[in-house]
Amino acid sequence: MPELPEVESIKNLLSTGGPDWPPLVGKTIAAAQVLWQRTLATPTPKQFSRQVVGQAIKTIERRGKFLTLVLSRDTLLIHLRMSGDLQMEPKMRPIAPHHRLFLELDNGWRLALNDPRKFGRVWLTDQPNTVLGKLGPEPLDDAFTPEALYQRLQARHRQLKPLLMDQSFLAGLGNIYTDEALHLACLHPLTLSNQLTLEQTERLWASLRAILQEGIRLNGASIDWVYRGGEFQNYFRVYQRTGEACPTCGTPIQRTTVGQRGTHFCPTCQPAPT
DNA sequence: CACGAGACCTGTTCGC
DNA sequence: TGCGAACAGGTCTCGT
Repeated sequence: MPELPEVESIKNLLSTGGPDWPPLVGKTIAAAQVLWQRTLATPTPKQFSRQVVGQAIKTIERRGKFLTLVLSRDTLLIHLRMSGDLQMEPKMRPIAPHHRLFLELDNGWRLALNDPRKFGRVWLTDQPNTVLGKLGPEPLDDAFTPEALYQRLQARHRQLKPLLMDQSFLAGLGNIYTDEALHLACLHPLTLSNQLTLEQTERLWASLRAILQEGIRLNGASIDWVYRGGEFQNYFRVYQRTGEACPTCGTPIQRTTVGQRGTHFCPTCQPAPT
């Protein structure tokens, strides 16, 4: 499900609390349970409970699509993958069918990872860099400049869309925001990375940041039954708009497959590379 | 190195 | 109505 803007929205929601639930930061973990073993990447479920209980949640951060809960001693890393969601609920509520792991807090609330497809993963470690270390730059960081992007693009010989979705190239983009950014930048998803001019790179850089910022401002995108509260789905330019008019030129949006992912683009605004 | 296919999973939607 | 196929916001591993 979630890409950078959705994870950022969940982070904000959890750290400040919402209308119906208290903030997570400052609470202490009183109990933990793993309901689907493979959800836990490390350590073993038994170790996990023993190790996590008693630790306080100091801060919540985001790196790429990872949520990082900084605890008293360790770091809890959460990746929601395709269908994961985090929910705060009273600890007396019955365990929902798709809950895979939960933490009980010392205030009567429970943080649950709900994940129908079971792809989500959780790590408890005192060395978060072993998991996060391979990630590429944060697209919204000051350090991520058009020149930095140009250098990275030129160093590779790859199709633009799969490269942008490669988390070691750039952290946080997924299928939606990549399609949206490429459309805004007027670049075809199959363009080869080292064929971009500096000017095209600047346009791509600005588009990536604009689309991600818009996504965050709208609290992410809510599609289907997974993750609620976002509004960005109402502003998609091309994603899931096959056959509809391009917002720029009116040409029907086309859908194709690139790197085994559904890909949406405007054949007029985003001409195929030669 | 670059790329495609298959795996991991369940649920929804589409076409016949 | 029923049923199988296709598809879904992600990532890993393997083979070419």
